[in-house]
Parts: sequence; C-alpha cells; structure tokens
Amino acid sequence: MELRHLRYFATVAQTCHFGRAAVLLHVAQPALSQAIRQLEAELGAALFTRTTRQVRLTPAGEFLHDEAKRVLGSVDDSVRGVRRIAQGRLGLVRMAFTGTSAFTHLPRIVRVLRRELPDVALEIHTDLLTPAQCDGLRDDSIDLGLLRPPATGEEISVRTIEVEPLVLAVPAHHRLADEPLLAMPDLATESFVLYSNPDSAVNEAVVRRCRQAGFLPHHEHDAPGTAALLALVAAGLGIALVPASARAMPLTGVVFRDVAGAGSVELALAWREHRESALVTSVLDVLGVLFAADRQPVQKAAG
Amino acid sequence: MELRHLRYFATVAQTCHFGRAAVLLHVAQPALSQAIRQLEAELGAALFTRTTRQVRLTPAGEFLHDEAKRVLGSVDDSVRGVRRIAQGRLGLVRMAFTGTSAFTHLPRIVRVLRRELPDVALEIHTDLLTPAQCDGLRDDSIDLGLLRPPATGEEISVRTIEVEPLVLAVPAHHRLADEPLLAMPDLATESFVLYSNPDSAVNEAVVRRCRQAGFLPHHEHDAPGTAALLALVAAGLGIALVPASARAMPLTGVVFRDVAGAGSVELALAWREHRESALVTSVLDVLGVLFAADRQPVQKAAG
DNA sequence: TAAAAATACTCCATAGGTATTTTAT
DNA sequence: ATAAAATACCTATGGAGTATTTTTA
Repeated sequence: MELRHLRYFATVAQTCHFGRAAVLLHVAQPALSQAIRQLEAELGAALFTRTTRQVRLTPAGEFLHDEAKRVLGSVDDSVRGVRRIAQGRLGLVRMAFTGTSAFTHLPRIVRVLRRELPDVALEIHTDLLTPAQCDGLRDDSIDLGLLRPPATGEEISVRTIEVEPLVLAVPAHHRLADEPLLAMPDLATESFVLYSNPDSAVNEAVVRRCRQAGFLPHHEHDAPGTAALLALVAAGLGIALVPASARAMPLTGVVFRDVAGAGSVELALAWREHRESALVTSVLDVLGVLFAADRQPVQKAAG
Repeated sequence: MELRHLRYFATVAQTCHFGRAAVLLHVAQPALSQAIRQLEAELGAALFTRTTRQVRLTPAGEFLHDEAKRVLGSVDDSVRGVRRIAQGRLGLVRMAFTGTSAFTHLPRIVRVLRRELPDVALEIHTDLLTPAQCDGLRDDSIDLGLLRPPATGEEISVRTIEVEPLVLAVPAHHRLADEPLLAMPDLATESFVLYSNPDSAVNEAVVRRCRQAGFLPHHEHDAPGTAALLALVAAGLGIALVPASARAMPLTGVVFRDVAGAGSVELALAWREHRESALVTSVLDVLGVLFAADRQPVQKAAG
C-alpha cells in the first residue's frame, strides 16, 4: 500500500463518485478504479459497494476513510514540521549568558525570539563566563553564547554586538576624580579593585592595558560583580576600570572618568562554526536585526 | 511523498547505514540513496549528514524518524482494522430479543460472543416481538433478531434454533388435569388465558391450532408474560397453551399436560437476506455452533 | 436510455538493478 | 587502502491514458 492509494481512496470516499473523484485527483477514471481495486485486493476487503448508479462505503471502507484522513493529515503535519525544522523555525536552542549579559540582554533576547520564532524553545544557561561557554559550544552542550571575546578555539564563530569602553570608577574625593585629563600611566600607583573570578574577561582586559602602560595593577580587594565592586570603590578601598555601562548604576561616592588608552571590552554572540544548524542561523538572523536596531540610533547621534 | 519513502527512510534512520538498510529492505543500495535524496528534495530538508564513513540524522531527520514510525504503525493498525472488519471480527451488532428469549438465551449469547468475537460490540434491544423485529431488520435499525417464525417479508432470512411443543397448563384440580390422554378438541369448551399482546406469536399459534381443531378459544383473561399467565392459571381463571419451556418455572397449583395436536412454536435467528454483512455472518457462525451444541445432547438422548 | 463504473489495451515514466566512481578515514 | 555512499546508465514493471463495453436505475 502507498499513500497514493489512501489519497485516491479518501477522495472517492468523500465524493462517493469515481468520475468526480478522478477530476479532483487529476487522473483518469479508469486509473482510479484500478487503484481502488488494487487496494481492496491487498486488504482483502471490499471498501465500496458499487453499481453504475451508486457508490457507497462498506463498514470496512467507513473505518478506512477515518483512518486515511488521519494518516494523510498526520503526514502533512510531519512534512510541515520537517520543513520548519529545516528552516530553523522549530526546535530547541540552548543559549548561555555571562553574569552581566544576562541582566542587560537576556530579557530583550527572549522577548524578540518568542515573537519572531514562537516555535523555537529556549533553554537558558546563566552565569557562564567566556571560557565555560567556549567549552559548552565545543562539547555541544550549548548552541549559542553571549560572551566577551576573544573566544578561544578556531571552531567558534563570533559576532560582536556591543563595544564598551572601560571607564575609571574612583571614590568621589580621590585625587584622580578632579584631574582634567586622565591616561593609563596615571593609575600606575593606585590600588585596584578587581573582579573575583580569575576567568573574568574584564579583568583580563584591564590587566592587559595596564601592562601595555608599563605597570601591573596593584590588587588589594576584589568583588564578585560590578555592583559589589562599585560599592568597594565607594568605600574608598581602591579604583577600578569597569565597562561604561556601569554608569547606569550610579552610586553616591563614586565618580566615573574617561581614561585615555583604557581600551574597551566587547560583548559577542558565539556559536559553533562548522555544522551550523539552521536553527542557530535563524536565531542569529533575528538577533542580528535586534542589535543592528540598537546600534543604528547611536551612529545617528554620533554623525 | 509515498509510504515507500517513509519505509525506506525509517530503515536508514534505524540502521544509519544505507548498505545494511538496503539489505533489510530487499533493494539495491543505489535505489535507496536515490529514494532518500528524492525525499530530501521534496521536503527541502537534509535528513542525514552523510560521509562515506558515517551517516547521522539531522534534527529534521530525527523528527521525521519519530513521525515516520508513528505513521507506518498507524497504517499497519488501519490495515489490521480493515481486515478484521471485513472478516466480521470487529464492529457493532444490533441484536433484538423477544421478551421471553431475552431471559432464556440472551445471557448465553452475550457470553459466547464476548469470548469468540471480543471486538464485536453488542447493542441489545429487548422486548421486541416478531413483527417489530422484522420492521427493524427492514429499516436497518437492527442487524439480527431472535424471533418466533414465520417472519413476514421475503428479504429476511431465518434459521430455527429451537422448536418447543405447546403444552397445556391447567389448574391442579381442573378436570383436565387427570385425563389420561388429551387432544385439542378436549379444550374446545374451556376458558383460555392468553398473552395480552395482540402480536404474540404464541397466541397466534394457539389460535391457529384451535381453529384447526374446529373451535375458537374462549378468552376471558390475559397476561403480559408467561409468569403472569401461569399465575392466572394457578388462580383457576382458565387454562393455557404455553411453550414447553414454561415447565422450567413450576408453580404450585399448575399442572402441565401434553396435548396431541397442540403443535409447537419455534425460536429463530433472523437477519437481512441481501447485503448481508461479514459481521452478521460471523456472529451467525458463532451462534450456529452454540445452538448446534444445544441440540446435540437432545438428539443423543432421543436416539 | 443514459450515466457511470469496469474492461481492454497501449505507452511511458520511473523505480530499481548493475557497473563504476568518488570520498573520507 | 578500503568501506561505503554517490553517480551513470539501463531495464522493465506498472501507473495512467484512450477507447470501449457493461450495467442498472
């Protein structure tokens, strides 16, 4: 038996008329008669009682009509499902976020993905720093990461979505708070508050810049996150270089200053380069639009 | 798309090996490769990632594998269902019983049908006398009847399953209770208790026999069923001719006597003669065995 | 007698076979 | 080097078309 038989049968059952069914199916009437007889022979069951004047379903035909409709509908659904999966519009994406990116970007990402790709389920992994995300991509435990480059490993593709300059956070009454212009060497003798996590990409950027300026940051205190770090600065325990977005959480007793040559940190989407799935591609497309819209007004303001 | 594609695909998905799948499917490997490529082209989706060394399902293929197994299983189930319906082993039979046959035969019929044809559902219609059953058969509201012949109408087939002689029920102290031999003319002057229902086949047989003996039964009282009828006889309100099975409900004050020429009533299965369904046929087969087993010991006892 | 299904017969599309090539490990 | 999938090409089955016959209401 083939779906052809079921399709032909369902149409004849619907119309109870071989001629009209043949028209609907775009085949000649004898071809239909033949296919139905063939089906009946294979099943060992009469499906229609037919005279030249009247075609009626037998009980077995009645049953098969229901079944055929179900099966054909089911096949259609399967085809639709396969196509949507192949188009990356149906499936599960496991997405990782760093601690800070979760707060700043996760809500918008989830919202836009639910709107644009409603049949793509999201599995969210939070508090994964860059190296953990790279591992996750490599061992296929996540599909997409929001991390701070550089991502280690050749097989990982990266698309930067945001560049944040590092800015100086100093206690309000610190000597550097009032300097007209600051450059990296000015920080050489200061005590730094750093992030606790040894894998922190921000820390790494800070240390790299300090080394380029000819010194290593003197590190007395550290904090698990930006909020805690700023609190320590406010308390006068040291200075810190933090992403510019930290200005969004103002704290009395902390002053933010631009520093020439302080560099910047990036936030980027990362995914497996090879065997890239249609799902990841379509998610990247949607997120690309989202972050392009982000950048657009900034460029206008600058130009 | 045809079931062939799904069958081929499911086997390749199972084995992840075109060569072995081809062996299982009894086709050559190139035919399989070709069919799968054709399926992929139609779906617009890659179903396998394949090198010469390794065949793996894509996410779309993974999905289609589940769907294909479901659809193919569903088709198999449908085929089995159609075959069983065509064999009369699956379906619904609407069966009618007369008032008395319901008590005497319905339990055994239901029991044996549930055992021999477990997937045949029974819809029981009770208290339908012979003419009502004939109507039901004709207008297709019942499929099978247990009635007392003769059944009116040419298009109804009948198979007698039981012949019961009519016997005389008389009050214990009635003059006929002690007569050595009785014949119909002896009843000519008696008062009869009859069944209330004007369509009663037993009444008709009684009246016919009386008429053949040259009299019409003098009818003073009637009763809706055999039990009530015997009660009236016990009360001395008259005599009655009843099926011999009435001896199975003995009542103090009632004596049963054989009467020469009293005739008999039959119980028969009845069904539509033309367009007879496989279902009715298989039910008749089972009931045929049941009632043949009934008759066998009786014949032995008689012979 | 007329409408519709079945039958007879033909044709070609394509499923599937064989032989061979390509490719990845 | 080898196993396995892809490709090339050919064959033949059978699906579908046209013409005709049969059937029944």
